[in-house]
Amino acid sequence: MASVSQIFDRTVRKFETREPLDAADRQALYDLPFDVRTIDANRYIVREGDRPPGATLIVDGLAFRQKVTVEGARQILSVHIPGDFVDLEGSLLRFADHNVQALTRCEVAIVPREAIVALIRSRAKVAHAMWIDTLIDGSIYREWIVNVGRRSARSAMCHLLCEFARRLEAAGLSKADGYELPMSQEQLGDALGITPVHVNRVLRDLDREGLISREKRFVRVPSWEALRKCGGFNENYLHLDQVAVDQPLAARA
Amino acid sequence: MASVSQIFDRTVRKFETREPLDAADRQALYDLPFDVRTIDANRYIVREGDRPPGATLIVDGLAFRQKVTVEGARQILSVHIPGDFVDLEGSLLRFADHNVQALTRCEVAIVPREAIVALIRSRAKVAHAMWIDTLIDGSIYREWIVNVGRRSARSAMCHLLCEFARRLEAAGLSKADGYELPMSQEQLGDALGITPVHVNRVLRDLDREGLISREKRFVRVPSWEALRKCGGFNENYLHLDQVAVDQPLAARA
DNA sequence: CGTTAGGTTGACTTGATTCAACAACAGTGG
DNA sequence: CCACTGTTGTTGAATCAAGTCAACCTAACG
Repeated sequence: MASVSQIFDRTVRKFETREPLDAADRQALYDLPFDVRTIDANRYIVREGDRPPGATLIVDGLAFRQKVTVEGARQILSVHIPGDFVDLEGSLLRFADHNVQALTRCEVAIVPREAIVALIRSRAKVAHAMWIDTLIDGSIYREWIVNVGRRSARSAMCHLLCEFARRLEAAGLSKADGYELPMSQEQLGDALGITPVHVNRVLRDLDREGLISREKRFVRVPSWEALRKCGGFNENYLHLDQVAVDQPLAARA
Repeated sequence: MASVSQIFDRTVRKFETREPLDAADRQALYDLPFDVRTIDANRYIVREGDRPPGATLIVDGLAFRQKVTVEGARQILSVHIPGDFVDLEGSLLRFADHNVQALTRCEVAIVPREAIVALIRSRAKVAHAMWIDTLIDGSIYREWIVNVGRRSARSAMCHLLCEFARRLEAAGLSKADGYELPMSQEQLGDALGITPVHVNRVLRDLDREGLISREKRFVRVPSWEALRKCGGFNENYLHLDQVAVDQPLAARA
């Protein structure tokens, strides 16, 4: 359970890597009104078609975006970690075009739409940092299109495992030799556009060949290099080192 | 060949549907310095890893984003029409994480990065409109993930045909009963994550069953309703009616 | 005219799905 | 404490959608 003062810590830290903020910007973020809520795993945070009353910030736990076809097949679109706003779309667009669900039990802070809109109107740097964030989200979506469109199930799985590892590591949530995979095989299938049965077989094969070794959902990776190669993983698209482009790099040291 | 004064017309019009601009905002857009260039079909506009010298605006013709896996398979990520900036990423992020290619012969206007950055810093409403635009791009990427991940080739093709139709129509570039499909079957395959041979068979079957009828690349659609149903197409994700959310709708009439 | 890019079709192969059974495990309640 | 229930994971056998390979056709173009 995060204390009240820590609610926006991760978000502020993330935004500062996008755009240098001044004290007033930081304060505006910390001054945002919010309502903390705990959401059980698998419960919906946002539903397609809804106009959510505010923007939801993940404080603790993981969430994912998802869309269901008319035939009933679910496709997971992205996974989000603490510090991420999961439905800015809801405050800036007319309605949500997809669903957001809690992946694990989540603690979220709901910020009223008016407060988000006011923040954006008054603090240009914060708005800019948020914009950069949506650009990076877009970049990750593009890579996922490649993953489901052009990689074999095996290769796509390795790519996904690399992405999670890298993002969890950047957020300080993983060990060096592996990590607790927070998804069921069915959810992995929905992220990769394959069936859960096939997920199982792919993981089994990767395990047999020594690319990973599993204990329950903990995935140990003997050679990141080998996994990276199998997935054709290049982390550039995550833009983990993103800093504002019109500031000299030296000024940020 | 668009005349100089028309270069930014489509962009201004599009942005105004995102956020009400005032005269100074419009003027700032029209005052942007630019360099017009003609680019042959298939030539690269932006290359992955590059830091482009400016943002590229499509004035005439079509372009597409694309990424190539280590195995050499190409995945098309999006298609862009006149009025779209195709590489804002290049001005706001550190480097391009994907390629942009001309789909048809294109006329583009290249706006120096410094001018784009200055525009964003000085005209908050323009920046906001651009941000909304990247949110909508994100929404389209999400739908494409669903398309390649969870729809059959047949259904994905119908969906893509509906999307093009709707976007071309919204931009005033198509007839009611069909349109000139601007892509080769190989490119369609790269957009759907399937082989060109399979594209051919899917199109043949759709034609035989009367869902479409083809003359060269012109696609006639006897029943949009039927095509829509086959693709599970719901245009919400295009956010074609997007207007600023903190403005009363009546104020825009 | 030859050359090239795009489109078309058939025969065969394969990666992934489907269906079905069962094992492991957590939570629940008697 | 154990039976009951639901969820997740595992495996085999049969099937299918899409890929591969290869031939050939057509139109555009220098």
